[in-house]
Amino acid sequence: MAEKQVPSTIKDEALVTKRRNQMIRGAVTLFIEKGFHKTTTREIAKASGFSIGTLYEYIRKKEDVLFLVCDSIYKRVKERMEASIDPNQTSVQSLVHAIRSYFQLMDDMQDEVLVMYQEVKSLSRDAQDYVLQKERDMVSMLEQVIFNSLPGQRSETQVKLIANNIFVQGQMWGFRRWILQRTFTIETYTEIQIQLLLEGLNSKVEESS
Amino acid sequence: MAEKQVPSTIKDEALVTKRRNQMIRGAVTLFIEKGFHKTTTREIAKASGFSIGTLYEYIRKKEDVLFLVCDSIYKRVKERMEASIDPNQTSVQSLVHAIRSYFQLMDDMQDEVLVMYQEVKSLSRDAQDYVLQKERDMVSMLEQVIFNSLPGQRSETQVKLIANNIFVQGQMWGFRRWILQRTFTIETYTEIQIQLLLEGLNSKVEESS
Amino acid sequence: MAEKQVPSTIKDEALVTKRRNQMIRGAVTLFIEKGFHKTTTREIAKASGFSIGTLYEYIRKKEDVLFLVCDSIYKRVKERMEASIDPNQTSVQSLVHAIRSYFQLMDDMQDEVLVMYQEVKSLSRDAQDYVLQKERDMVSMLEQVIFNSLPGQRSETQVKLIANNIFVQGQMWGFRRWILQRTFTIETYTEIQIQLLLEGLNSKVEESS
Amino acid sequence: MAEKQVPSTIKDEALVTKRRNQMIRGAVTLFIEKGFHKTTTREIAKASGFSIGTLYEYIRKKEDVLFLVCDSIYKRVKERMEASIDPNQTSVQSLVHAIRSYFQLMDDMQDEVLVMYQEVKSLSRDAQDYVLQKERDMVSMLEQVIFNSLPGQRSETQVKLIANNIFVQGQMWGFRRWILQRTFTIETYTEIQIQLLLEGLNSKVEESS
DNA sequence: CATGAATGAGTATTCATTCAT
DNA sequence: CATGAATGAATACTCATTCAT
Repeated sequence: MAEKQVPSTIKDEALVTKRRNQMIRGAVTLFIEKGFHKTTTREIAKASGFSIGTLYEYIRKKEDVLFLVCDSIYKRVKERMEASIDPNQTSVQSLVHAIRSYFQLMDDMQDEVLVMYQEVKSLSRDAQDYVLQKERDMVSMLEQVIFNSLPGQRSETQVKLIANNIFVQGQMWGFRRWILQRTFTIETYTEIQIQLLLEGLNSKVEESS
Repeated sequence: MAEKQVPSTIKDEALVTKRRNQMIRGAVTLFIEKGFHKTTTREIAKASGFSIGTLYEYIRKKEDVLFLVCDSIYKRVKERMEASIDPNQTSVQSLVHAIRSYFQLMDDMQDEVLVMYQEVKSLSRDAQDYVLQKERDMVSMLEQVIFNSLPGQRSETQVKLIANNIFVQGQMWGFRRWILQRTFTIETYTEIQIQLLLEGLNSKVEESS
Repeated sequence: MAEKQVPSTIKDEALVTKRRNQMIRGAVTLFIEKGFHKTTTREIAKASGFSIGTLYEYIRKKEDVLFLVCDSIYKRVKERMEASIDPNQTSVQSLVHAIRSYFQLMDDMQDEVLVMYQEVKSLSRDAQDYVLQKERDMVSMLEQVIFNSLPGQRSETQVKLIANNIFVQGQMWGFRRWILQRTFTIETYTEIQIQLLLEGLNSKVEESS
Repeated sequence: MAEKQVPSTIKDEALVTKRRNQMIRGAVTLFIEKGFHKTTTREIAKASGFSIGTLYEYIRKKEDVLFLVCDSIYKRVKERMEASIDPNQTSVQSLVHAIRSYFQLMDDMQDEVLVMYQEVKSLSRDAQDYVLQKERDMVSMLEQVIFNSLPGQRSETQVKLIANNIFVQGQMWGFRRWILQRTFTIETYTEIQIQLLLEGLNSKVEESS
């Protein structure tokens, strides 16, 4: 899929995959440290373990590296979400389970998610659309779980908003780490968010204590 | 405050303020359009209505413009929040009122908030700290309102998290506009968020309908 | 005219002219030595007496330098041709005079003409059209002189061809110097060409001796 | 001959010749389209039908391709000139015949001649000397014909110049096509040139009509 | 013999910043 | 105070050439 969008002059497809993985690994670290714009292509090449010339055998433009990084992040997130979500479950417990897995995932991939968050705007319009579609897909997965877990109780728009809230709260753990991770661990963060989500503020004091 | 951090060679303080306002106005538009990195100092000068030489009489480095923009945004946000929040109120209604005002504010300042969100990382460590402190202050204001509205019912950490949730949900309206503003208006978005916040998912269907 | 085609960021027009003349002088020498492609922009800047940054204040692309050079050559050639040709004369002598002046000019500007000859194809289509038009204009001047000098005796196509022959013979003196300048001086070259032109091969031996 | 100047690592001489012919065919087209400098070695390899690695088995440097192309062009021109010229003829008619054949040849090989014209300067000094010598040889052939056709009537320098004129007029048909081929066909061009050559401008009107 | 992946020197171009006027 | 010409470090990208397989 991504290979369709970022052509390479190298014919050996296995090699392309291998080299691009090297690139992505190297680039993420750099993008986290200094951001996309302040990272030079030479640095990316070096961090990837090959020369600048070789780098350009596997991409056309610097932006392609960013695209590859974003694409790879979404791929990994999606895989893990699909592995941890059972769309046939209908209990509230399955929603809670999904949230726990997703928050844990966001904790594991904090850096990557942060990078993506801050740099998508550097992608071309087309690439942005492609990436945002992936995000929509993932929000849809959450919507599905919510819908299954609360059969008939919520309107479509409510479900949409809840899915968005959960999605952003997961990301927020990473991109607002400077404020949240002073007060919470990923576990306390997760449990309190779940509690607030389920009970709301109007629930009695007894329930929430 | 900001003037302390960004020195100017010009003595006339009123003039400094005037010129900097011109700069901020011009720069925000450009940053929204093309981002900080892709905006040149010459473009900023032109959009501000003076020459590149004059621009550098009022700042030291390009980054200063970004700082000035961020600072000005926070100043405006803070002013409006302070105007709309009465810290002595203790009813849930006052929390609801605060949320409504804040979300409306976020709707009005979508572009500015988006810019700030995506570009803070381009500031120096010091400037970032300064700006993030402002953000902490604003979250604190929300915490205060929540605390006053729900006396004794919520733990400190819960209050902190709720404040963060509300704060981010406000920003989310702007930076996830591509997905949210298809489904919601700022009014429906506001009301459903408030409802979800207060009642939670476990509330009976009757209550939520 | 050329200024319309090659915009500069510098406002002071007199300065633009001055700097561009420096550029042209420096560039011609380099182009003669190594050709357009093998000359770097840094070399051009250095030969012009200013920095690479300054160079780019007066042009947009490297190709612009070539255009400026070509344009300046034609301007100078045209000026000298106009000064030495009297379009009201109707004798063969005036044609002979025009040829002599033109060949002398081609001798003086050998290097420049050679450069232009070899590098026009490096210009963009538009620039090429512009330059070739100038060349057409100059051939037309020759046509006019021929037409006036031989009233009623030659068809339009013949005149056209004669003008082209003379024009190319002038240039040939420069771009085939490696073969011609072993055998001829510009004076002998000129006189023999004129003789051949006027008398043709079929003239009797007595006439040509 | 050319093989002496461009060594190959391949032993099989027949194969070397075959591959180089493939190369020349591919390269000429590319050089015509985009010029030598803007044509990459990869493109040449592709157009030749083999890989970049293979290309470099048959040449040492990119310049060698250009040399091979030039050499092949001259070889073909020379062959055709020798086939159409009979050095034993002594009439003016044989000169006219030679000119007609040569102009026709230049019409057939317009593109190749144009390429050579514009790119010889990209060859090394040595290669240029080699190529220019070929050109001298061809001019000599013309000199010979002229000399035989006009026994005793013209001085050596005159003959030299006439040969040069004819030679350049042939090439001019190709490299000034943009101006000439609007007005002339190769046939009218040829006949008028011959007429002008033989009769000169001073011939009476009656003669030229 | 043929292949194509790897290399890195080389180059055009941009842009923040300075400073003389 | 204001201007804008000058600067040159920095950077993305290309492409001839090599060499292991």
